[in-house]
Amino acid sequence: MAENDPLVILVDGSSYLFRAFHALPPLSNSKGQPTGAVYGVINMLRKLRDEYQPEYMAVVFDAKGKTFRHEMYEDYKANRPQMPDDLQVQIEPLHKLVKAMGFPLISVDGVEADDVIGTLATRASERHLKMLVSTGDKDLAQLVNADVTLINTMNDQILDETGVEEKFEVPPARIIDYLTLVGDSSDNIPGVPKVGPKTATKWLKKYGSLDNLIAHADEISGKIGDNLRNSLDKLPLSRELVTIRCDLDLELDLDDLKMQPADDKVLHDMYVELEFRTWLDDLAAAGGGSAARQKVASEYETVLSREVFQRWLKRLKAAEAFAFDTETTSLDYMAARVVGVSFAVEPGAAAYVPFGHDYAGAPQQLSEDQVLGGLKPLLENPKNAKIGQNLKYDAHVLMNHGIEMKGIAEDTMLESYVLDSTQRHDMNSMALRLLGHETIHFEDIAGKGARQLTFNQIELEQAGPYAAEDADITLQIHQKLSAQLQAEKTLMSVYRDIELPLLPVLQKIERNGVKVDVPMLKKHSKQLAKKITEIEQQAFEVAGQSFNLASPKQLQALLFDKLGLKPKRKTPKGQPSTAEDVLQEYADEGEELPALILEHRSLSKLKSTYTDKLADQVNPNTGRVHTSYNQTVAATGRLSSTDPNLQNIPVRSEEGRRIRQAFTAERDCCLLAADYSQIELRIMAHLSQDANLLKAFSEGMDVHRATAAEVFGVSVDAVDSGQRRAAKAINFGLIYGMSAFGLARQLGIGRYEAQEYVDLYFTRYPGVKAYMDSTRAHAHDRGYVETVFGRRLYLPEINSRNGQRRQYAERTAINAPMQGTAADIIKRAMISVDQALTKQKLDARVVMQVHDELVVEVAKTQADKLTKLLRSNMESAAELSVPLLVDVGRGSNWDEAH
DNA sequence: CGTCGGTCGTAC
DNA sequence: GACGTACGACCGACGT
Repeated sequence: MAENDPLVILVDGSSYLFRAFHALPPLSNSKGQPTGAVYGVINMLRKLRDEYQPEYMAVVFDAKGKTFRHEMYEDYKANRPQMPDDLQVQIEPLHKLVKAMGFPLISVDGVEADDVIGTLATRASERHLKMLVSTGDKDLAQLVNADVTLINTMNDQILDETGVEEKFEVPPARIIDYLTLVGDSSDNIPGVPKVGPKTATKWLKKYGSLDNLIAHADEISGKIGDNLRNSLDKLPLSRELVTIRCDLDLELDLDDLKMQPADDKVLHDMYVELEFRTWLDDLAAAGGGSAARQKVASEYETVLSREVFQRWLKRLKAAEAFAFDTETTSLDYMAARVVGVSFAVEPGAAAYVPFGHDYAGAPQQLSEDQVLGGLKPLLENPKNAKIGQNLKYDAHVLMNHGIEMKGIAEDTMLESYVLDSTQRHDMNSMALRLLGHETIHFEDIAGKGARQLTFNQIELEQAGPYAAEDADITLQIHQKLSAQLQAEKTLMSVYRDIELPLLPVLQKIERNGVKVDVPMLKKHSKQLAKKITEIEQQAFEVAGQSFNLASPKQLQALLFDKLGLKPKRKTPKGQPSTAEDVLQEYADEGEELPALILEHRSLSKLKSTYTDKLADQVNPNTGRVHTSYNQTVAATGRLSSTDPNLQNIPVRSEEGRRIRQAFTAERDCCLLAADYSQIELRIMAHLSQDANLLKAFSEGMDVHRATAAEVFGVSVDAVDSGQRRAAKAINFGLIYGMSAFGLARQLGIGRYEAQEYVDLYFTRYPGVKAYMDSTRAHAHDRGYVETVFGRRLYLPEINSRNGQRRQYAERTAINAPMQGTAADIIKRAMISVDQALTKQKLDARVVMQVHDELVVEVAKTQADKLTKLLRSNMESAAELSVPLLVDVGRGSNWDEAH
């Protein structure tokens, strides 16, 4: 292809629309409007445009209604089902977007997209213009010639003349003959019965063309020959139907295919509407949308004078509630310093008050004392209601300046989480979703990577609008979300009675931190390092080469290619798995290397993730680690913990428990660990009301033993350890939406044996079966499931056409009510424990939460009293049909307290 | 040199 | 693929 030839790209929009709709997961925006097919097609168009940067590129769609083929053949496309509504409604927005992107959109009444493309392709090749036809439809292969090439942009397959020959084993000129013989069931075009691709190419190779084949039809033997001869009268019609028209009388010339400038305004509005966030960012990065932003920004105020600040203080004091936000030097809440504050009292009326910006040439600002001193009474007064986004963070950083924030009235992050935990709850996402507003991104003003500025280094011209917008948008988001919560009583109570009161409790726990014995961890690290090197040396000897034991890729090469081990399992990407249980099997079979790798993995995991990292994260001022609990990431209602994650500290292995030994208490204090016993199974008993399960718990039995007795048909006393182990696996599997396959793998038994266990389980616990069935039905019906306290989890994929996704959603539906109710219960317990501790003025502080466990540091002299307090508050956190049982352990460290 | 997806492993 | 929810380390490919 000569470099200077203009390239023309024609896109078969209709074929892509169908394909994107059926091939891609059914995406929709937060209003439930389906958007997946639009996304797929636009994505493809962007890809094509960016890769080829053509001067001429147009998108062709089928027109509505009948075409000349229908006139020719009344059954044309007769067996095609009506277009699904979810697809139908995506056509209009797609057309609008295509135009806004600057692509000429072509749609001609009475003919299909194929025929338009055929005609344009023919005209182009007459002028020897190079043309790329982008389609997912194989029929267009008949258009291919020296100038016309096909590309399937969904799988990047390119069909030029040789490509067509390779794929169909006939040249482009014979594709029509080929299609005539094979027919097309989706268009209801009859071919020759029983003739598929194989026979069609065989015949065409032998006879050269369809006409010649027809002339020699007598020569074909057997039933298939009869089929051919019986079809002879139908073939001309079929041929005409599959033939793409190349001679339409179109009033189009090359200029009509020329790319037009994009309409950024329309693109912006459409991307907002459809919630295509990344493309919106692209648009913003390319300079669009800044005009709209400027207008709002001008109404924001950057406060530099005492007079103006005093006026704002009065407004805040008089306001029923105000939105509030801090700007700081760090995301680490213990280290961060506040450099400015912003607030809003009504939509659009917001201000930023900087006091710590210290870049070269920064204007004179009010002092920290003036600003924070002035605000302190307001911030500490519970009667002045504050609205914020993640106020736990603001409360922390204010505490760094000696301010104890009270009156946390609303938190938009929590409101959004309670309304729909599967959405995103960061401010940018919410602004887009709820207000259709693209906010200024932190990265836009601070930069990113190594050159990212801290907030105090950002010029006020940029920092002011950004910070004020944060407060303004928070206020506006709250107004929307609050209205949504008003309409859902139980969700409102999850927000008001659980999440919001929990916020200050979590802040206290984080601030308390937990004492960690750094010298002990360091010692442990050294020992681990030594062992790891030893194992490495051994492994290199056995392997006869050195390699990276931590690289799954190198491991695969070594184990499967060099040593010739047989893969037992595949990873999701189709590679042979080197996961723990797989290596364990090889080790059990006597393979030396896998055993060494296993030991290496577990030791280096302990070292890098726990002993090394934890020691680093101890705050030098407090000698303690201060985690962050995220209240809005786990879709089920659980908390999560980061920096460091204190919810996955090892406990199962002896080596791992030594890490727990480094979690200690201050002098004259000890740790109490209070955990709920079998809380999820108890919730299952409550939810299902299964008689057998209720009985096991109300009689205080060992539930796994009781299950074993039921499933294996022996008396409770006769259950052996293997049976109990199997029953435990079944009980756990149950909570997670078990399949027989998973259970088989867990227990190392056969599928059928596992299935027998499952079947037996359900006959012995019919209530559990019924509950699971009704939960699934509820989920399919309403699109969500609920906890005992009314927390909701939406399952958008519960009715997915994709079986795998649907089954995944079904398992979540089973698991979420149990996991979520357990989360509700411990959150309620945390709130009441906190109140009790405050009221009784005990020398005790909660230092950790690990899903079903609270760890409290307490003066030794008050440990007995606290034990009772914990047990009573935790056990009474919910009234279920079965008692809640809490075990409380005590020790000088976390390991001992278990 | 940073980002990001894939894989693995720890907890409940 | 194959039992739920998380976080994070490491590798290696990729883009700047």
